[in-house]
Amino acid sequence: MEPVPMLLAMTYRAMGDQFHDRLRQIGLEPLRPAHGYVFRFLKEKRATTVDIGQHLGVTKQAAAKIVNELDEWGYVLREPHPTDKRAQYVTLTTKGRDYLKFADNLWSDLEHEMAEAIGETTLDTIKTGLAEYLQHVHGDDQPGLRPVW
Amino acid sequence: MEPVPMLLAMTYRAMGDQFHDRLRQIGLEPLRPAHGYVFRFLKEKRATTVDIGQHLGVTKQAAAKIVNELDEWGYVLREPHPTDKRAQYVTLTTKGRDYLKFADNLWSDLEHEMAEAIGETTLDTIKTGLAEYLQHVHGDDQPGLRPVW
DNA sequence: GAATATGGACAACCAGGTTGTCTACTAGGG
DNA sequence: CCCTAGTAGACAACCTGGTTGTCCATATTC
Repeated sequence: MEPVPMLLAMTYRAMGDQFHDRLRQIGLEPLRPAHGYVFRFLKEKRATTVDIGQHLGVTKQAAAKIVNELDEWGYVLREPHPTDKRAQYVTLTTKGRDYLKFADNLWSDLEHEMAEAIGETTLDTIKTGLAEYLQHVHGDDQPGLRPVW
Repeated sequence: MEPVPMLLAMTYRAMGDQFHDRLRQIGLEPLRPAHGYVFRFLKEKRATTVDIGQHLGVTKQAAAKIVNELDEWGYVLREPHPTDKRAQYVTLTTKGRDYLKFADNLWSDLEHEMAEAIGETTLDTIKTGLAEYLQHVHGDDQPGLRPVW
């Protein structure tokens, strides 16, 4: 059996490829994974560019580039931070929320298909198992999201 | 619960980071993941640069760069292909095999610790579950190994 | 109020891929 | 047997998506 990291990488890529293909098939502009993760992050909490970089596991400069793109494309906008005059909150526009909603449906389809392929309980074990491992390794401060290659 | 791909990416990165840290801690030069995957691939079968690229999920040119590095560092060498005068087999040197052996031990340590953290049966379910999913999605032609970010 | 730390912008750089092209060789029909 | 189409590998140009380094303005701490 392949070592665990290889299985993780291959599965990650397999799912990502499918996601990407279907998105294009439907005609929706396929953003990069990072963009999607930013959307998901922003839905949960108000965040600055620095926060985003930390969440993704990249430098703030790299995060700034991503935010700039999303801004240009109309998915997010910046608004002044209420108390800190240096900082800006990045927030989702309606377009951004719509994209996220669509992508979420697609992901849920894919996950459902995975459940059909390997069984619901197996999938559930995988999810909770990985989550538990992450909790065990990193405690509450999450590791970077980006899988360094 | 986080969506599956995020869990995969985070776990992949978490394990990779630990691997990298320990390797450095011990004083061994930490190669990139790609190099390790090449070693593991070459242990299994004789392969050309093109084969390697396919296995990694990158172009042959990218694979050639990696092979060049490994050659310069003394981990692999090229030998003429017995029947095809264009091609070359890339093979592990002793240094390469030693590195692989060492890395394999380290991986097995990490996997063992994972088993302790989440339970052996859970880990087993994860491995077979992911393998089954990959089989279901891709049949026998493997997806690229590189997790596209 | 001085020293230190932080968010964000800008610039230079770099690593690790890609595409494109070329040559030598291989393989598969007419 | 030759002609055509395909392939391994080398080389070069380029691109993307990150990095480091620096700066300014503002916050925080003592």
